Parts: sequence; structure tokens; C-alpha cells
Amino acid sequence: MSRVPSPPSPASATPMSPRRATISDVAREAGTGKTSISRYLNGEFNVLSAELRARIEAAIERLDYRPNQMARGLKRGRNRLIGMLLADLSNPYSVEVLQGVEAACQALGYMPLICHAANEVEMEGRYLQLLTTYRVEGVIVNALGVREAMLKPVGSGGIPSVLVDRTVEGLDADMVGLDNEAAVRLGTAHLLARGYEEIVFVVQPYEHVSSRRRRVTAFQDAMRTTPQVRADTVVLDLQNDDAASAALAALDERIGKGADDDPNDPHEAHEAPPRIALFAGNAPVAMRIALHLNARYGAQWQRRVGLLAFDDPEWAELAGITTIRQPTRAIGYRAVEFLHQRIEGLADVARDCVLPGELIVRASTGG
Amino acid sequence: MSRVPSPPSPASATPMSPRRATISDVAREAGTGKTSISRYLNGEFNVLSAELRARIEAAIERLDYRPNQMARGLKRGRNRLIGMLLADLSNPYSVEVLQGVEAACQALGYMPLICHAANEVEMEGRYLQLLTTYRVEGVIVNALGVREAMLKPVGSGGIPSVLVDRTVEGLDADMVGLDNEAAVRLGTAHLLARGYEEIVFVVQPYEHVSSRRRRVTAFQDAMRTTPQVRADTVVLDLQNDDAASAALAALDERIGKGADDDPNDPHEAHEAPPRIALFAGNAPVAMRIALHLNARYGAQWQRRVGLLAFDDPEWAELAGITTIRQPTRAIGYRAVEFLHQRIEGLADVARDCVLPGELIVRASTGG
DNA sequence: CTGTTAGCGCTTTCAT
DNA sequence: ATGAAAGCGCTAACAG
Repeated sequence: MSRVPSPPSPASATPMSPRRATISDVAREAGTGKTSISRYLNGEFNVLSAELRARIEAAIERLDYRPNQMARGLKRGRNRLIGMLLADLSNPYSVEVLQGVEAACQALGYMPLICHAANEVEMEGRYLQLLTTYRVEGVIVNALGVREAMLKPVGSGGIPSVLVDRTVEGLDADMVGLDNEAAVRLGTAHLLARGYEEIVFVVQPYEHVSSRRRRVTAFQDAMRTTPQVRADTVVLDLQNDDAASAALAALDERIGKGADDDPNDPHEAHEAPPRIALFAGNAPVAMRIALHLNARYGAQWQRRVGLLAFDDPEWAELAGITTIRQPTRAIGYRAVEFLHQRIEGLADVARDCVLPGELIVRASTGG
Repeated sequence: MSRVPSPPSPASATPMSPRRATISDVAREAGTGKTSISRYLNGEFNVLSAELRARIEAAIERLDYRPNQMARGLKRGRNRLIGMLLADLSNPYSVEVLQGVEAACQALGYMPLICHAANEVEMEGRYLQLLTTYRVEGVIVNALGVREAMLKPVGSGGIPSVLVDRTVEGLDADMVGLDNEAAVRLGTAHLLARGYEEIVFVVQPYEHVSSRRRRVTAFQDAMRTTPQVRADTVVLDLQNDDAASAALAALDERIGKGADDDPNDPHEAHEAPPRIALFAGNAPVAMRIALHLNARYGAQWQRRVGLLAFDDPEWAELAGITTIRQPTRAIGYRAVEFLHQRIEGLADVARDCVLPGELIVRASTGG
């Protein structure tokens, strides 16, 4: 099943509107050769008599001429297109990174070809292929699980690429993302300071996602220094409803312990602060947890469990959830800058750019 | 100030990786002519001896050849690219519509060129221009305030286009969106049934956005039938913080009336249901309102005001807000189908496709 | 069945 | 200062 637009399949020819003016039309209209028009288009005014220049200007105006980028790209060998592969646009993180990318593209004169894998590994591969087919000059990849190393192991042939948030196994390319270790430390320190006696890190399946792996590891490392506080990691697979429910149920179990009033009686609310805190590995996880807790314990759930989450979506403020905000726009911007340098020929070793996160304290951790 | 990637500015030539194989390379490698390769690429197997076909296959494989879409497009006159102009990707509505668009593109063999205006009218114009420069075959527009009618007034020259959610003044093109009138009726009927004595419709500046205008009008119309319930419309300009604060303050005024306990004392909560309900014109408005109410009255704000909102973002479930969900993906899908027909030459009069919304009742309206 | 020959719209020597 | 001609990579007649 081909789900990504494959190379123009045997398509029937199609009627075109009154056909756009071409450079030849303009040349004729201006009574000159195509060369001069081209020169005009490329701003080589120093080699154009004011008179000719004016005629060209007029002709272009009259014909509402727009140079065809495809043709230019074909001739020049560069088309100023870069691919932006996003794992999941429904995650605000992605949208924000995208904004940074767009800003940088504008500044550097690129046009981002945005591809949304919508969490489907298969899509991802197809899009990557498609991008090379459109001869993008480079790709920014927020990978899902890219297998094929159709990407450029910095230096070797292949298409220049920079990774965002996560590495791609076996691919030695530039990478920009959050300083996960520091961010985790920021989070655990906060939780510890709040006096929780048990902290469980909740994360989506992390084997194949480097950022998640690092967060998990960093969490475990950080907690090793305070053995008196119980630390654990729970996997919450958002793509698998049954598994997710089970994980959530397990979480309930832990929460239930040490809190022995009837969870169905909202009036019997805790007065003592919660003993356990959940540390969500990203916003989607936090959302799922909050939804679940809210359904199970009612709006007062924060009296029973602490919650800290990576990412800082708009709703976190509304729900009063403490978060670790990522410098998303900066990440996107930086990624394009890196890519630009690569496109321009930079051949240094792969670089790693980690930006710091920021802790936003709210009610969910006993604010 | 040029903020959108302008046509490849006088850019310096750049080093290209080991250069990708071209059709000529493949022809040579396979010991045949380019024509046969082209035929192979286009699936005209019936005119290729099995032997030659195999040789070509091998050559392509060996050279890791990928046909250049730009070149194909140039020759063919169609490049299977369509533009998707989005007013604001940070609005979940847009992302969801986009998902529908992507799905349809995959099905129909198009590649969407996504342009994000990020709420800046200027950007919008530039992107539109850029899109024509890349010779997209059509555009799907979720407009912000397109001025230039560079779009195709169905039938006339110009680029085929279909509008999403909102019309573009003076442009007679296909349009697909929500059945706003029915949706508003759904909402007001619900609010009325809940017994609110006053309902105020809160909406972003609506002069230039058809969907908002229609919602406002429909609301006023609907409320005319029940003169005993006070109805009003308040504009909340999210782009202007001062104006927004003022509007919110005005809202507080109304809410305050008839509820005379200390808003700072959470224990003195109302027992009687709220007399007034807010009807948010879209999700961003609802978010702003919720944030404000939450800050002012605390988590218990729903005991003082009812809230109903257009759009159904994920956080609405968490916050327990009653919403009117739009068939977003269907809208996106449909838009592409319409556009496809236009591209294929359909020249009928402009069509209007309005899809029904769905009321999702939650706690915020006295659930 | 297969290859030759023109271009698509644009840029770029190379002359003039 | 200006233009003619040769392609960029590919497709599409038109011959064999």
C-alpha cells in the first residue's frame, strides 16, 4: 500500500490554465533576449542599461511574470528546498520546533518541505525517499525510527542532515536538542526538595528513542544518590491502549498505597501532602496521566499525586502542572543553521548542540 | 524586510555531494537509451522486453537512482505539488485539518507544500507568492486575510484553490468547513436547556473572518427567540494583550453580578448553579478564558460560570469543558478532493461543503 | 520493442 | 552592455 505520494504515477495529462508567462515571453514582450531577463531576475543591474532595465520591469509587470523555481533549480543544481521530517505534529513540541525552523528558513532563504510522519515509521521512510526525489538540499529529522541510512553520515555522500531531539542509530550527524541530563537533574532536585518519598518516571517505550533513553538513564542516575527515596520507571505505551491501561492501573496501585481513604469519596480528601510523584517523560504522557488521574480521583487528584512533566504545552498552565520547558524554537532555529553550514560545504565532525531546559513550578508539585 | 524565502537570492554556487545519478547515467549503465529508462520509470512495461527491463532494474539499483521530480515536473507541466496555507498551526484545529489533507494527498498522489503564516497577514501573502513560484498545481487556503486575489475566482485564470473554514472576500472559490449555523444552534440549545439566564458569546475580532462572523450572527439569531435570556457578544483580541485584558475584566463584571460572595474565599463556593454561561468562538479563546477564570476564581471557577467552546482540543477533556467538535479531518480530506477535481479541469460553479459539528457535553455546562 | 530528437524554463559561458 | 547557444534531467513525439 503506497500511502505517500509516490513519484507522479502514470498520470493523465491535464488542462493548464492560460499558462503562465515564461522568460521567453518576457524577452519577446520587452524586445530583448532571455539572457537580459535572467540578468535582471538575478539582480545583475550593473550590466543592464537603465533603459533596458525599465523595459524589462514593465514587461514583467504586464505579464505578471513569476520565474519558475523548478526550472531555476534544475539549471543551478540547488533549489533552496530543505526537508523537515516531523514525527508527530499533534505534539506541541513539534509545532514549536517548526516555528523555529520556519524563522530560520526565512532568514537564510530556504523553503521547508514539511513532512509529517504522524507516528508511522513506514511513512517516515517514504517521506525521506520522497524528499530525496525532490532533491532537497538537506533534511532536518525528528526521527521516529529511520532505518535506512539514506541520510548522510556526516562527510560521506548522501544528503546533509541534522537531527532534532533524537539521534538515529548508526548515523553520525549533527544533532540539536535538550540537555536531557541537566533537565532531569533539575526535575528530580525539585521533586526531592518537595519531599516526595517515591518518584516514578513515566515514559513511552524508549529503546528506540535516544532522548527518552537518556532521560530514563539520567533519572536513575540522579536517584541513586538518594536511596531513601524510592525510584522507579514505568513504560506507558500510548500507541497501545491495553498496555497503557495496564500501566496506568499499576500506577494507581502505587498511588493507592499509603492513601487508604475511599478514592470514590471526594470529600475525604487528603490533608497531608502526597507521598508520591510522577515524572512524565513528555507532554503526551503527561496528558494521558492527567486524564487518567482526573477520571479516577476527580479534579482533586493533585492532592494524591505529584506530577512533573517534560515539555510545557499551553494546557499545563491551565491544569497547574509543573514542567520542564524546552527551548523549542531555539532548537529549530539552530537546526537550520547547522544544516545551512553543511549545505554550504562544512565537513567537520558531527556536532552536538544541547540547550538547557527551564523548570516551571506550578501547583502539581505542591506549589 | 523579506521574511519569507524569496526566490533564490543571488546565492553563491555550492559544492554538491558526489552528484546523484541521472537518467543518462542509468541509460549508459544499462547500455540503452534514456527513452527506455523513462518508459521503465513510468511503468510502460508492456513496451519493454523482459530482458531490457531486467537490465534497467539492475542499473537503477546499482546506481541508487532516483528520478528528479523537478525535472519531470518541468517537462510534464505538472509537479503534483499543492500548497497548503495555514493561518495558525498552534491551533489544534489546523493540525487536525492538516492530517486530513495529508491523508487525501497520499491517496491522490499529491505532495502538500505546507506554509504556516503564524498569524501574520504579511507572511500569508508572501507564501502565496512563493507557492506560485514553485508552480503548485493548486492551493488550499485557511486564510488570515488574503488581499491579493492571486487566487483563482473559479473559472477565471489563476491558480485553482479551495478555501477552508473561511471565505476570502471577493473570491468565488470552493469552500469547505463547519456548518456554523447548525453548530451554534446546537450550542445555544444546550445552554438554554441548562437554564442559563445570560449567555455571552466570546469571539476574536470577526470582521475579516467569515466563520467567526457567521457564528456571531447565528448566535444572535438563535437568541432572538428567547428574549428572556440575556445574550451578548464580546470581542476578545488575543493578539492584543491590553484589549484582551480589558475584555476579560468586562466579563468578570458580568460574572460578579448576582454572585456576591468573596471570590478569594474558595470555601464559600456557590451551591446554586451559575446563572451565566460563556460561549467561546474557538479553542484559543476558550483557553484564554479558562486561564483567566482559573487565575481569578481558582480551580472552582466552573461553579461560577458555564463554558461552552467551539473546537475540541485534547485539553478540553481534561478541563471538563463542553465543546462543539468539528469534523476537522474530514474537512481537510474534502478540501483536497475538491482541489483535485479543479486541477483535473472541473469548471462548475464554486461549491460549498458544510460539515456538521458534534456537541460534546462535559462538566463546564453543569454536566 | 527501441532509440533519436526536440524541447520544458531557466542560467551560463562565450562571443560581439 | 547584450545576445546566441548549450545544456540541467526528464518526457514525448517520431522514426525505425
